[in-house]
Amino acid sequence: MMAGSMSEISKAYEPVAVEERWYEEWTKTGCFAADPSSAKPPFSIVIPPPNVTGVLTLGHVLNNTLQDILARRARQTGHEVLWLPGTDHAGIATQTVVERQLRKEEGLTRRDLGREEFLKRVWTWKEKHGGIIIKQLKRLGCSCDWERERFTMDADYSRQVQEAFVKLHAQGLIYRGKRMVNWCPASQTALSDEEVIMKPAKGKLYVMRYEVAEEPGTFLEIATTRPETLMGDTAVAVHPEDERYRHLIGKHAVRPFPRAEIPIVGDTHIDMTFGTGVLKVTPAHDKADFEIGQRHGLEVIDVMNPDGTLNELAGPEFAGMERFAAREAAVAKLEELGLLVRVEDYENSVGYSERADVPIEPRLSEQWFLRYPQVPAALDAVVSGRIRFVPERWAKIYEHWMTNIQDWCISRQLWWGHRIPVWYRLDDPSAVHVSLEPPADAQNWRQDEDVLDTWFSSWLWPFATMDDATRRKFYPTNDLVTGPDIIFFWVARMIMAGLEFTGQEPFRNVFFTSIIRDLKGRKMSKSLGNSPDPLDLMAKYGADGLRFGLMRIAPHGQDVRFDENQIKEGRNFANKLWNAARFREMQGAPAGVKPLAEHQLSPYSVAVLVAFDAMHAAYRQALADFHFHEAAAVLYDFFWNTYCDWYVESSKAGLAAGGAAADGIRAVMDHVLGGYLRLLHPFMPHLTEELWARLGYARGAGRESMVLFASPPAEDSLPWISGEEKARAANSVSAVYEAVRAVRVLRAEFKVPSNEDCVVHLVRNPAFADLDLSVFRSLARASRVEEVGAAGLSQKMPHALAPLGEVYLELEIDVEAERNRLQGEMAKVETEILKVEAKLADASFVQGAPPQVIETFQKRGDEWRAKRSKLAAALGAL
RNA sequence: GCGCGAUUAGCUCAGUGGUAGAGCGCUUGCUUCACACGCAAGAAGUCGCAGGUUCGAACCCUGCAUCGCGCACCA
Repeated sequence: MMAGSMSEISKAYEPVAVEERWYEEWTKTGCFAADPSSAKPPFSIVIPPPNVTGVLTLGHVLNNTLQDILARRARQTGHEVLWLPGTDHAGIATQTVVERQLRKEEGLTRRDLGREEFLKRVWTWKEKHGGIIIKQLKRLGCSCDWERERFTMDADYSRQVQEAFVKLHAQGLIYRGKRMVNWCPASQTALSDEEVIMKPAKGKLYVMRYEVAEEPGTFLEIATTRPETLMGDTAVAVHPEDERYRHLIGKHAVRPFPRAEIPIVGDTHIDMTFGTGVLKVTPAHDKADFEIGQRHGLEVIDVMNPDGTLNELAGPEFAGMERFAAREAAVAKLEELGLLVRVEDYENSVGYSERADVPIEPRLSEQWFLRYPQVPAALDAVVSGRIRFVPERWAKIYEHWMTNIQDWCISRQLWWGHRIPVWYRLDDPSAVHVSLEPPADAQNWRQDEDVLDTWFSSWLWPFATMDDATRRKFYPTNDLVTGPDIIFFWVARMIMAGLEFTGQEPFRNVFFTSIIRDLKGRKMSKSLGNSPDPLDLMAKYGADGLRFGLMRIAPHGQDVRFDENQIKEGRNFANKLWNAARFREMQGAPAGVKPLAEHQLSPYSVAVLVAFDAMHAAYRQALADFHFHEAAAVLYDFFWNTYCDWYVESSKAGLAAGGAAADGIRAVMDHVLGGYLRLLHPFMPHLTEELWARLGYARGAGRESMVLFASPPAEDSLPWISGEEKARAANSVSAVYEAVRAVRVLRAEFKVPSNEDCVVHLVRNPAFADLDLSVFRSLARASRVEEVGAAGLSQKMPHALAPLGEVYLELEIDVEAERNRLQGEMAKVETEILKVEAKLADASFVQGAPPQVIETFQKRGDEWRAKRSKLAAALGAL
């Protein structure tokens, strides 16, 4: 389908309408649907499910563009592709959003509503606002099979989550216990270790003193960062071999408030060199202290409420006080009692809740824990390379984590999530029923109030999203694309779950994306306001422009510095392609069905096809290595530079002349454009589909006519032409292009404006005696080219040397200016000659370097000397 | 504290031992019949620092500095 009239096509590409139109066409015709009964080899990716509360960020754009590239490329290479989309219920995040809305609009808390009613509200919210991000992914062009969209709280999915729980419980891997956990006072739930972020904090180290009960007047100096917990102290510990204190072990110290005598114990955990070497032991509020407490059978006094305020055990004056206010109050009281020795500035790290961004509180509570299954096998899968991490270095981080793995606290004191399938008998809480179904006499039982960590559902994602037929075809999946920030949260756990529940590793390759930062290197965040809205960017530059721009700046394995200018370049590139296609359209219908081999091909045509093949090879390699930005770079370079700037420009004369030569050029352009659109399609899907149709490559109807399903071009565009002949063509072409460049430099230097023609004289190098010069003339914007023997030249014309020969502009010049210019050139040449000669005169170089290197230097020297003699001749003639 | 990565032009990044590269930005010229979201030319770099290996180092080795990430944290 060749567009009839060119004037209808706008000069600048306007992406938005085109993108919407093609996306609709693809989805309407079921292009993204995965067929489990297909005979084609499978290729599958599961999307990292975004939070159902989420909105599209640049991170999502990067991540999903990469997945889309993989999926689209796989479709073109003949695979049956499943890209499975969905969203995550995101327990804390979603519950918080709905609670906030409830408080704002109705002044109610979730407890006011009650569990059942509150959950109804969350579902309502989810139906109404959830999944905005899905629409946004569609805008980006993601080729997911949307019919298969899953949600981690779908009935079927939820059942599999509970099955996993029941199974692991039956194996004894899930257990319940009272343990020290990370408690978030804001969300009022336990968290896993991974949900705690260590942040450096500038705090104070308070040094106080406790009197030794048995030796009145003797005081122990104790350093602490958390004086507000001293009411929970149940011992003071020193190192058993510490000469300063060992005699005190077994005696007692006086805790000032609430006043009590607490034992002095010896424990090897104490670092004698830190602070005063004396530690106050608060088993209820510190993990290490808890362990010391266990070893010495100490009392555990929890002085805090779940919300982070102090309770009555802290004493009446502190009860109800917020923990940081209590810190100041405790310090004030110590001072009043004369027990505060000094306060020092102190830097350490404090754990923060990832979601709520408040300091977490170590807290003793009854929780469910998982002893991870399949740890050795999951470790081996990555270490052995059966699962390939890209970039590789993440494998080390994974290995380190897997070898230091701790049990996972999987229960959360939330309402939104998968409720733990455990019931306790009312009259005998030690009777426990763990099952998918409630007990028969349900009225006598009470279900566990807690829900499971969101990641306890996401770790099943690669297979729990698939029915049996789909699993048979598409599981295990091929590639996973995700951020390195969730390597432990998600990737590691999926590997273990895959091995445990399916007996297979859930994916083959894991590509870790870059983290996107702003130009100052800061992470993108809402609060900093440095996070551009991808939808705005798509409105301005098109989805394709955004995708391509981002691909070009996302280096392999490093952070991306985001710069909107780069996205603009993506749009500019789309426009370049659009206009190159317009140019081709203006040259008339395709050269017919005649194969390329039967056309008359100029050296320029051969050279551009050789370059195309080289680009294609580099592209294949780059994608095989997951070097997406490199693939984007070779695509960009070839098209803008090789094809547009040189080939198209070099072809204009031939096209204007018409005839067989013009037919050949059109055939070559059709070959290159057709191949190029196919290779670019995964990166810029909408525009390539549009041009594929416009330029008439779409043969037939429906899916099979689309570039979406078009096979990649042949690896060798010119199999009937020998390597030698190709090299000869490339050589001639570069000789001409070099000469063109020389003319352009002279023109610029002698201020011949681009719009002014001039006459070029050429003393041709006999090696290129057969070469037609019309292309040279046209690219050099010469009104004519005169070939002359060296004798006929005026040395007063500006000239330069090129492989094609010596080029002269027919131009009257100032002799002085020309002498200066030539002398400048000469100086450069002399420097180069000196460099090379010094090298060749260096005995150690001549003895040590391999012969071919020496040869190279000798050749280089000869070339410079030849240049020097020509320059000298020119100078002499002036 | 331990480990990993980075450091090349004003900016974003290529560059696996042999003449320092690209795009953007900048300067200059150009409305040339695909494209000013364009074309052409140019200026611009002690390749973080210090040693070492080598005939030769941006590249390999060692140390240091700075930035980032991960892990562990001594109260």
